Amino acid sequence: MGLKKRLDFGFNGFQVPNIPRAPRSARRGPHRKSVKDGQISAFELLASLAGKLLQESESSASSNASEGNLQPAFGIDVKLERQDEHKPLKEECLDQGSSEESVSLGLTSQNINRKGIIKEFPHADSDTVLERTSVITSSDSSAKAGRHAKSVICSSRPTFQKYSGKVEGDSPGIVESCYGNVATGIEVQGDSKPLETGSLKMANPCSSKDPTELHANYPAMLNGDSNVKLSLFRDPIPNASFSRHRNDIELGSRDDDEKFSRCIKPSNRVKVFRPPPRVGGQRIRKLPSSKYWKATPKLREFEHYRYDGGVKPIYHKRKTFYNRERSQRDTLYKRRKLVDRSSVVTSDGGFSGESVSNSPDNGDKTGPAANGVSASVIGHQASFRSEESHVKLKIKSFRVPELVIEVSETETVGSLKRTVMDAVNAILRDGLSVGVLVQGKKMTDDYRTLMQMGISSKDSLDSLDFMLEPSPMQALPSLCSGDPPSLSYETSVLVTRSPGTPVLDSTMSDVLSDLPPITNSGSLAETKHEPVSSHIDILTDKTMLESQALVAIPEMSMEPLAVVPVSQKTKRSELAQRRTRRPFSVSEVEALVTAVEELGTGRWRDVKLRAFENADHRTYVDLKDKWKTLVHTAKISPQQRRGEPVPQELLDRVLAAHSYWCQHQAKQHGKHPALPAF
DNA sequence: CTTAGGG
DNA sequence: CCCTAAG
Repeated sequence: MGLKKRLDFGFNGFQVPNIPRAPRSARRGPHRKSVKDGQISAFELLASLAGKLLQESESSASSNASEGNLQPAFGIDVKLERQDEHKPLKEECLDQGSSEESVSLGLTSQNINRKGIIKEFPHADSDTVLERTSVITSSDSSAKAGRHAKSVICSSRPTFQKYSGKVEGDSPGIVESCYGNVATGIEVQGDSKPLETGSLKMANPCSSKDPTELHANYPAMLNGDSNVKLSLFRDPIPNASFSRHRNDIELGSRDDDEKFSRCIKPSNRVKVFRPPPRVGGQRIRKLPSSKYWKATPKLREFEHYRYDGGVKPIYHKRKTFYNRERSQRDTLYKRRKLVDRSSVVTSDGGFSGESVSNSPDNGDKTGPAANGVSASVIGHQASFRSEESHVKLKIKSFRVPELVIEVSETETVGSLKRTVMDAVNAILRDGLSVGVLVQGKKMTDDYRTLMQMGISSKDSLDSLDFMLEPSPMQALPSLCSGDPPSLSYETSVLVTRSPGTPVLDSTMSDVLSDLPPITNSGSLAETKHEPVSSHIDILTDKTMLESQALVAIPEMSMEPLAVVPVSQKTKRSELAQRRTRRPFSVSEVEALVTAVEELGTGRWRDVKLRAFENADHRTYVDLKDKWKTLVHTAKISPQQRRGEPVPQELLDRVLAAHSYWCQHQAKQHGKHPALPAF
């Protein structure tokens, strides 16, 4: 009734044509596949480097971890061997001695420039600590899909061996991977000038590969050109207490959306999630030539009300809408899958590692090796300047935990490298926090000063360890109060471990999305596609004071940080990460109602296009669901309604439209769809 | 990919 | 919101 009336008044009987839709088959295109290849991975570089190093230092004393001082900051000991067919993989992992050949290699960030070109070989100076890792290749005839070669990378250190991770799958291999160099260095100094002495960087220009291997992909980590930096800063503070130190750990990517998408997208889809090109704020899209489109000339002229306030011609675009969101979600999905297949995990769910005390010669002094990648603190480097009460220490390296990788025997060396690289990236990017250990005991009191902890003397420094551990804050979304910004997943957010401390987001997207329509409609989308400056290391003093352990959440943090830790803690956030709830605003409801009045209840995609095109976080399913609830809401008494009250007027329209379209649905897609009454 | 519905 | 069967 009400609807009828509207029809009479609205646009003089302007009718929405009964738009025929192209047959699904016509809308569906074959899935193209593409292989984008040719990019060098860091590991390829490592490999080549390894070769040279092998030659150079083969004769030199067999490098031992304990002799790490002679090693580069980042290095792995690569061992290859043919595994006995029946020999359990685990054993292999533990059986370091059975290696037939080994290659030591190491890199520091200085060795390789961003383009992956080796600039200089690491010197065996006393500044570096070697991390040993072994790679064991074996064949496993019991593998389901034929023979598999297993490459196990694990630390040669005993403590490492309790952790095992694995990348497996029938067709493992990294579709797209990144290359990069990894080097870490953390230094805390008493200088009055904040000093960044080390950084862990990862440059991952992604390179896609075998299309069939997408599951071995680690979307989260595959930000092209990502940067991971670990650094500790210190502010000039008179009384030199650690609590005042500014510790920044930055793990993030600086990608723009394009790069990001390029990296995370499984390569069996050519689609590139690039923001639709725009002109004058409008995305440009080729109009399909289907009848569907041709049948809507009028509508094209028609300007529709959008919840976002934008008045724009409709039916100007189509599939691009969900791309961004989809890509994000796909990523999540893929990663879930990945995890489900036990891709790369550490057995204890942590970034297993060993905590090495700075005492160069006591390997047994390892503390809580079970909890994370640990850092080596170089004792002699840690000097204590008593007069200034400053504690100076240098973390030479963080150990890469054990990784177990399984790939097909037919896998290329390159893909193996990428697999490994991805595994490493996964660990490094997966949200880490730093733990401080004193004599093997984890220090959880972030407020106490070093002096109070009695770790200001050189002796005590010897027992000071750092370790990387899975971030307890991986459920980033929950940190974003209220309505998390739609951008947060591409934003680097620094948070502290202390509950209640401020969370700083580098974008104002949330604000934007809730701004009045006009601001929102065009600009938001635009904004979103800008390379978000993700390296925000703004931390309030308060934050600093409250925590020393900062967790850097990379762009993907909105999504579960998958792949590596499969511990209980992280698992939940990884697997279930629901989309953030975004209650519909009244304006959105109005837009929805209007659109449905026009289009009916069976064309949610069109509704989406018409009224929520710029609301990337609203999928047509969302709209459908919302309509469902609206109908329900309209039927119940106002007292039973919850949430932001929807104007009765709108609910009336909902009811009217609902009944109207229900009727017409019965009549085979009503011939003259209703019209909105603006 | 879209729809339609149940969870 | 999520998940899925269907188309």
